[in-house]
Amino acid sequence: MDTETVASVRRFNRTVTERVGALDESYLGRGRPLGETRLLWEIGPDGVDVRDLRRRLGLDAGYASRLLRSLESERLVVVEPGSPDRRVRRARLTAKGRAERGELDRLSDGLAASLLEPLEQSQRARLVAAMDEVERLMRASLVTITVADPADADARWCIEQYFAELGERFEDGFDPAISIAAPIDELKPPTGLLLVAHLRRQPVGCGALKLRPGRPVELKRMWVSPEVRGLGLGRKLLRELERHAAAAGADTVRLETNRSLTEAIALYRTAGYREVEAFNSEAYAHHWFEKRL
Amino acid sequence: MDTETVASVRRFNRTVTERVGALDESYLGRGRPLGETRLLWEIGPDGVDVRDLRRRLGLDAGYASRLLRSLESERLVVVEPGSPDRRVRRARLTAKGRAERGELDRLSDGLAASLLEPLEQSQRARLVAAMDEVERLMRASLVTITVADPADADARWCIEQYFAELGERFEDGFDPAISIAAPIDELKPPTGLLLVAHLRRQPVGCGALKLRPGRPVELKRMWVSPEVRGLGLGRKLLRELERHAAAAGADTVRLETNRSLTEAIALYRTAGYREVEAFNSEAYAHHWFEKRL
DNA sequence: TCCATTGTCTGACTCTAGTCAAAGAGTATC
DNA sequence: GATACTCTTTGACTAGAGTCAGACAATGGA
Repeated sequence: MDTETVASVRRFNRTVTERVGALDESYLGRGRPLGETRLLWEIGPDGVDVRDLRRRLGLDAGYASRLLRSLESERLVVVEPGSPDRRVRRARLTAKGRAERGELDRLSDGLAASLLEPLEQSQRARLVAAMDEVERLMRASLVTITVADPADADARWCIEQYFAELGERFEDGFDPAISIAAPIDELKPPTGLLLVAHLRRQPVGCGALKLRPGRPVELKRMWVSPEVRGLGLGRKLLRELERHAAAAGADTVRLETNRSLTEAIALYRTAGYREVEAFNSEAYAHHWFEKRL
Repeated sequence: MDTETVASVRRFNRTVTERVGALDESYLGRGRPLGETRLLWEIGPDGVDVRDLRRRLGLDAGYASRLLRSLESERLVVVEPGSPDRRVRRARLTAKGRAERGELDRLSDGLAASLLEPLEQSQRARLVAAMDEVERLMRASLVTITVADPADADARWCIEQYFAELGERFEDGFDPAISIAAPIDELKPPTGLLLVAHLRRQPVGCGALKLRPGRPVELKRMWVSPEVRGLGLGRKLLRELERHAAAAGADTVRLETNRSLTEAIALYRTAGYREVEAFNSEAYAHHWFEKRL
């Protein structure tokens, strides 16, 4: 990576942390330690299980407990045994807590506005546009791809979303019963493999392989959540899947797809897949592709 | 400011602090508290007076002293009485300190690169371009304008830069002796006023008024440092000067300028100045402008 | 029923990043 | 030479943010 590029990034980091960091830390305190504020914020209007809260913020159990006690003593939060498991406690905001959270929300808005405030109208528009671009691209680089157990909640959620989208986009809807089955529990070694992409612990995409010894690997269940489309996640997933296929000893990857999935088809073509004769009788397929690894 | 704009800024803040902040704080530690690292960095290859160091980082005297002791005990820094004033101590890096600082530099580079690393080539280019834009505009919003004593080092530096630039840009060079004098020490109340713009405590621009009771205010010494041009600082300075002129009771502002200063002329025109007959015999002037406040 | 596991709470501790006041050493000014 | 002032150091203190181990209560299986 060339020096000028790195220098740009370093300049950016410096200016932005100076400007954004300083504001955030000083103004959002509201006389309360920042840790408590973060907690108050994350509890959200509907309450959360303390366990999830801890996991989401990466807090030590003891520390989290103490922070909650402190928020409780300010009457901003109540913590009560959850159901059905009474060990997992649930934190909820009180009316006062919700009011305080609303106040924080307003403050954050004000803070954001104060970043733009010293600028001319046209400069503001340019800044916001550039911020959107930076944010999108950084978000893209925060996506992680991991091998998942198809029984995981996140994995199942992705596959549900995938089916739901097929139902919307296929001309005649989509009924999994008519499609060639790739039973979900086969998508783990040794018969298959499932990758799930996460962004900030939220699942945002998936892709799977069907592995059968001596036969080409089949690519299945490629899905990218609408909120992260256009960031190259599809291509990244595809590359990862191919890597796993090669590692499993395959020399060919195959897939079939429906003509309505135009961006997927474009992706396959630019990734080196070439269209081949139908190699199965999938009811919903119009195109069959193959790539030698 | 509309909701979508504010939401964009908030999204940006969140993603960027998560991505940049986390990296910065964890990786740049090198087993040393961050405060010490900052100090090490700021001392720089040539050493600094402890007093300046403290002022630059905004540190408490006691705290700074302790940090320096700690760096000294690691043999990264030596602090010795300065000359000529032996109260003002001077901090210098040892060879080990310079090596360590170099290491930090390399780490920062790596960190910057790691932000780009997960992206495709074309996405990288877009990210860097957007970062440059954000950085420039945020830098613009960090500029502060204050009334300065013309005897201040920063003020004198700006005016020197201004003369130097005139020397370069005027077709026949510039000799202050031939120009109508605006003796520098007149640029303070009640005979005048000098504004200096700072960016991170560095002077980056200036502008002055000559005030004479019962006569139009004269605008002088408008200069913007090349590194912040194109960010609207000139217009901002001009507005501030007009504000001060009005506050001093003036109803008219006048100025003369050289034809080679095209962007300044454009600025005056769009700011409501209209060209008038020559009202003085300034040797270097080709245009005279006036604005009623 | 017993027992390992999970989730939470508490007390005791650490480290970082400060602040504040007093005092010493040097310098400037009368 | 006395005195005021500046720069720095030192000691004593604080708050925030977090770690770690032990205790205890629910839960899930064998």
